[in-house]
Amino acid sequence: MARGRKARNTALLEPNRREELLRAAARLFVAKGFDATTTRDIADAVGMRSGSPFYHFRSKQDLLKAAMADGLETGYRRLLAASDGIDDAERRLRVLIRTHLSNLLEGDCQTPMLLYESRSLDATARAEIAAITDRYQKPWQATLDELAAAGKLKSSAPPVRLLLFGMLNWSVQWYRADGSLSLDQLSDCALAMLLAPSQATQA
Amino acid sequence: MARGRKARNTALLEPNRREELLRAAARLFVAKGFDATTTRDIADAVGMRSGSPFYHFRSKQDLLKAAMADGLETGYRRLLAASDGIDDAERRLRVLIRTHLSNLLEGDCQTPMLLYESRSLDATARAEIAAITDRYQKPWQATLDELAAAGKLKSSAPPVRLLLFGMLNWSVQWYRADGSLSLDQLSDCALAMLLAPSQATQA
DNA sequence: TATAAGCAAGCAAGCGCTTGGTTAATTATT
DNA sequence: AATAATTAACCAAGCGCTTGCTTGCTTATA
Repeated sequence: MARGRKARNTALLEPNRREELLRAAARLFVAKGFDATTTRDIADAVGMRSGSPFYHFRSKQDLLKAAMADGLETGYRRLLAASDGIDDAERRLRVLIRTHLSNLLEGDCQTPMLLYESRSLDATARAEIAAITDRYQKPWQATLDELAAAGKLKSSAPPVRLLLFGMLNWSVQWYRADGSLSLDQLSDCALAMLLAPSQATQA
Repeated sequence: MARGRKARNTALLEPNRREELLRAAARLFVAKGFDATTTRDIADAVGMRSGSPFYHFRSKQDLLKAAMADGLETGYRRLLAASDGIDDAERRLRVLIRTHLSNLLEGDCQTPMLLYESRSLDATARAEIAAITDRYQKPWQATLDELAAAGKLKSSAPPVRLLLFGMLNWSVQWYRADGSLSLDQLSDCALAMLLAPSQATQA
């Protein structure tokens, strides 16, 4: 007896089912965690049967890796596009922060938080992802170095960058878009914590 | 045929198997995540058979809740013990930071990071844990308020505290005890990011 | 006719948890 | 003091379910 299916699948007219899978998987992995998300959840989210995602991806772990790489890639491009051509290091840092917060908290996949699921990857996949995140951090370190050279920052040693990322990334744990704090305000607040000395120093 | 067991279990002479279970569970939950940790893993870690932990705890989730509550409790006591009686707010903040980092990175359970597994709790358990973490944050907010009142901090609005916690908590992701950075140095670095203005202001 | 995309069905392994019994220590009773 | 009853702490076995993934087939497009 036919299970009541709707109309007919538009199938190939909706061409990029693979990317739909990626986005749905990313969303679910962030929301419930990798282990708590079943491949059936993912299939359901895009209207497939439980085994079908394995036509597009070799394994569940492969799906995680692809979702990470994909999300980080677009986040990286947004970061470059937003910060490119800004000469003033202080203004550029603000844009980096604002764009990173947007990567984290806007859109519907919170890609950077997928990194928290890295432990579910095997060693080689983890190394691939690590390479991408390293690249993501390069513009940050360069800007911090510039600010330190200009005396607007006491130090640009690695821990400073790592603490900065911590500040921003942790916001996923508490920030709510429907609260009273805007992302612009949060960006300013974070920037002030880093650069507050500049005002006093230059006075 | 008897599986080769060793000697005889000292049983009741080793009295606190429940706490052994708690500590082992906490360690495993932090290392592999709640979902990726099986109750068999936990039983193995303390030399029990797979069903025996359920004599001490009603469910796996119950184990998580107890491990969280237990770990946060001792962390909170350490925090109070270390900071109590320090009148100077700046010095007290440094002690809070240093002790929190120790809670996070020293010892073998990294309790505060268990909070990341809160999503595996049901609503009522999560509320219980939230109450404990709220209490944990009280001394911080009070100290930040003091510093703001003394002009050593631009603002002590809630986001400042949350960003500070982000800075510190995220260190679990990258700090390695065998690296070149000591926890004292890290504490100073974090404190400097918060209070750097004070030096310039007072100059 | 060939291929891309998916479904229907299900397998083997692993999961949280239960059940019924066993043993050593403790307490109560004679 | 000796014996019986009770309890705390586990083990051995396994149940029912879910999991990631596979296989063989169907359908729509090229």
